[in-house]
This record gives sequence, C-alpha cells and structure tokens, in this order.
Amino acid sequence: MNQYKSEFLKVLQERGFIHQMSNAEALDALCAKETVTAYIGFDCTASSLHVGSLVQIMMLYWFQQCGHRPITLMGSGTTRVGDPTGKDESRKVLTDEIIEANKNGIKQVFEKFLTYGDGPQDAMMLDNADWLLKLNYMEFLRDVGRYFSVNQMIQRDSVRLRLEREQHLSFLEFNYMLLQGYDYLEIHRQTGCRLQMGGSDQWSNILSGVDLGRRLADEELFALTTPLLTTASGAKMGKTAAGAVWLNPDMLSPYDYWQFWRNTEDADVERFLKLFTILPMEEIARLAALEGAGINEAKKVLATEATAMLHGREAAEAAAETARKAFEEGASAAGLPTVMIARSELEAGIGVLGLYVTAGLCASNGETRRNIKGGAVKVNDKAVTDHSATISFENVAEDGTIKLSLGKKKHVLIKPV
RNA sequence: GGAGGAGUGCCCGAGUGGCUAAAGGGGGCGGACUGUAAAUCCGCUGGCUAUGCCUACGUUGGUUCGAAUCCAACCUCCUCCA
Repeated sequence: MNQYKSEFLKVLQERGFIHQMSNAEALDALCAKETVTAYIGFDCTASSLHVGSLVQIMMLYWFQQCGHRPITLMGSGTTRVGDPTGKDESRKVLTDEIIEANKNGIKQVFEKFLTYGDGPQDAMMLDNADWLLKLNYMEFLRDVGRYFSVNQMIQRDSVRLRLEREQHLSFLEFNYMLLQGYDYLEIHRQTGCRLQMGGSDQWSNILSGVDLGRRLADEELFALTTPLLTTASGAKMGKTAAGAVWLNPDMLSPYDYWQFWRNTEDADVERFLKLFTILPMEEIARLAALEGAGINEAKKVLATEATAMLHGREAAEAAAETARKAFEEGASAAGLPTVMIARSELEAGIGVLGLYVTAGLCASNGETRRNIKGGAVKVNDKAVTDHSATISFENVAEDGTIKLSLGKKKHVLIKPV
C-alpha cells in the first residue's frame, strides 16, 4: 500500500475512493503543500442527481474538508449537445429551459455537502455553457484540435473497444473528449485548477484535458477516478422498486432514502460505510466486524449517517424512528410517506385498486389486482382478498389515517383532508 | 453512390399467415425461508367500466376472412465495396 503524505489522498485511499490516478506522487506532494483546486463535472440530464453521483460528491466533500477548494461544474453546455453514448436510442433533445431547470434542481444537493463562497477554500460553481456555447468551430479546431492525435485517440479504451466490436462511433462522440478536455483547460485558466476527478468511465476524457494542459498551458494537471460502483451481487447502484434513488427530497423522501441504505447487502456494508458516511475508520471497523443478524445494527447506522449527510440529522433520525416503529413494532407510524386525499372522495368510497394507484404503490389497477391475488395487499395490516373492496371513512384508524401496505416493506399512509 | 443485413414487450432474444398479449432468459414485483441481507425455491410481470373490449412486434399504406409474420414506400441503424 502506498503511504500518502497528504491528508486528502490518505482519506481517499483508506475509504476506497481511488481507482486510477495520474502521477500519484506529484499529486500527493501538491496536496500536502498547498491549497489545491479540483473539479468534477455533472450533466444536467435530470432535475436531480441520484446515488450514482454520490461517490463523486463525497469526494468533493473530503477534498474541502482537507483544506482544498472544490469546483462543481454544471455541464449544461455539453448537455445541450446531448451525450450520444446510448447506441440505438436517439436521446430526446432537451430544451434550454429544461436544462436550466435541471441545473437548478441539481445545485441544491451540492449545498448540503459543500460550503460555497468567496474564500480560498470555499467551493465554486461553474457552467461549461459559459464557454462552450461561444466556441467557434474553426478556431477550436485550430487552437485545440491540432493537439489531439487521432492515433492516440483511437487507442483509448472508450474508442478502441467500440472499434474492435465494430460498433458505431459517431464523430460527435469522438469529439466528446475534446470538449471535456477543453473544459479542463478552461477551468484551469480561470481558477488555477490542477485536478479533475470523476468516475472510472471518465478516465480517458480527463486525460485529454491533462494532455491539453501540458501542451497549451505548460502545466501538469492531474486526474483521479473512482471505481465503478456496483453492489456485491453485481447490480448497478441506484435502482430501486420506485426507480432511481434520487437525491432531491421532492423526488425521493428521506424515509425512502433511509430505506434504500437500510436494505444494503451484507457484503457491501463496510464498503458503503467508508464511502458514504464520515464516521471515523475505527467506528466503521467496529461495525464491519459485526456478524449475522448483528449486521443489521451496522445497516441502520449506515442508513442514518448517509441520510443525515444529505437530508440533515433531524430528518435522518425521524426516518430511523419511523422505520423502527413500522418494522420492529409493526405499528402504523406517522412519518411514513403520506398521501392526501379529498375528504369528499373518501366519503363516496374509493376502490382499493384505484387507491393503490393514487398512493403510488401500484402503476395500474391491473397491477394492484395482481398484487391482491399474490397476497401482497394489506389495508391497516389486514389482507385484502377482494379486488372490488372499497375504502371509506370506516377504514380511517384512530390516528386519522389509513395505512396501505404492499408487501412487507412498502407502506403509505392515506390522510383525508 | 453501390451491395447486403437488421429494427419484437423494461432489456436481451425466439417467432416467417390463424393455436401469439407474443417462447426463453435477464431485470423487476410478490410469496416462502431469514436478519427489512444474500443465496435458493414458488408465483406474477400490456391497459380497461373485464366470461368481453382496446392497445402492442420501426412508420405509413396494401394483400388476406385473418398479418409480428406476405407486398410497397419511407425512417433509423449496422456491415462490406466505392
């Protein structure tokens, strides 16, 4: 194991953030010596980031904690072009308005992890639209394109694999590394940034910027990537029943976010504690040593700590308490996701089928029907067997809500208003 | 520009005139077992005002009693040649 001198790389190393690095010794020396500026780029393809980006965000968090200056780059310029990676699906073109809205949605998350401001260690936010949209093709080719060797570009994994498999690679995609490389150069010029980080799939794109820095700015820039995150059983991180695990609370409630972490596979607990919580390493070692059912203890800590990072301590504790009541006492706990419903509708009586759809537990009446057949539907903890059953005021429990369950884990409260 | 090939449900992939809401697998959901885990086993996996109706095999038309399957045009993608 390498022994790093800088606090930042030490932390990254022991927590498992590092996949690849360019010139580790020099980067280590730089981080140990002075306040370094680093950036990570994020695309604006959705109105919220999801857990897939969390490793990157945590890395920026540690970067700042270690006394450096992080930059979050919003890729609204590159998003406008549209990332052509998907091979047979022509991505829908996002309008400027949507991109702008997405950008604003994504921004909120960074503020939970980073401190922005004008101080030397305060985080900055940039947007590559500010320079990319102004690019002139001829100038760009002449000033930047000349330094890119096609011979080298086709050696890069991202390109080579596509060529070897005889898969289509459009010129637009081929240019992507030029744009991202140019971003790095531009950011370096504007801020003195010396390090770009990202997921392992970004490695070659980052290196393009490193090359450009050496050629055009006569400066050594650095690259650092994180491992691609999958669960121990090989699935991609970030998908649940309801879809992606979003970071914005209006897209995924803190309770559901807590549940996501609570359901971590045994084999992933230690790795996730290191990556997604800021607990001291000794504490993580203690939790990781738990065995059998004791691992549940570690999972609860993971869930609460990870949720606290994103949604705040209070929301995390509340989610933990709600879960405790719902799962360990079997009680209908206030704090479960709640759906409001008009009093008048309830007075008239609502069919179970539709109610489950309204509550967001099922996608269609047919799906509810199937779930009833499978014995998964419970209202106020009583199994429903008749799909023509209607729910009305009689079903409102003492606490003023109706508890709908789907399976053992998913519960929603219906509240008349 | 020329020749050839391909487009099927969330994904992969079978299907070449009725038995096809479409094999099989993956994924997902539910159940059993457990520890709100993994692995394993079982069931489900288009919609609806539901013994019926509607939508669906790239798009639009056509042939036929009947089309994912045949024909035409178009769109998109791939391969090879120039």
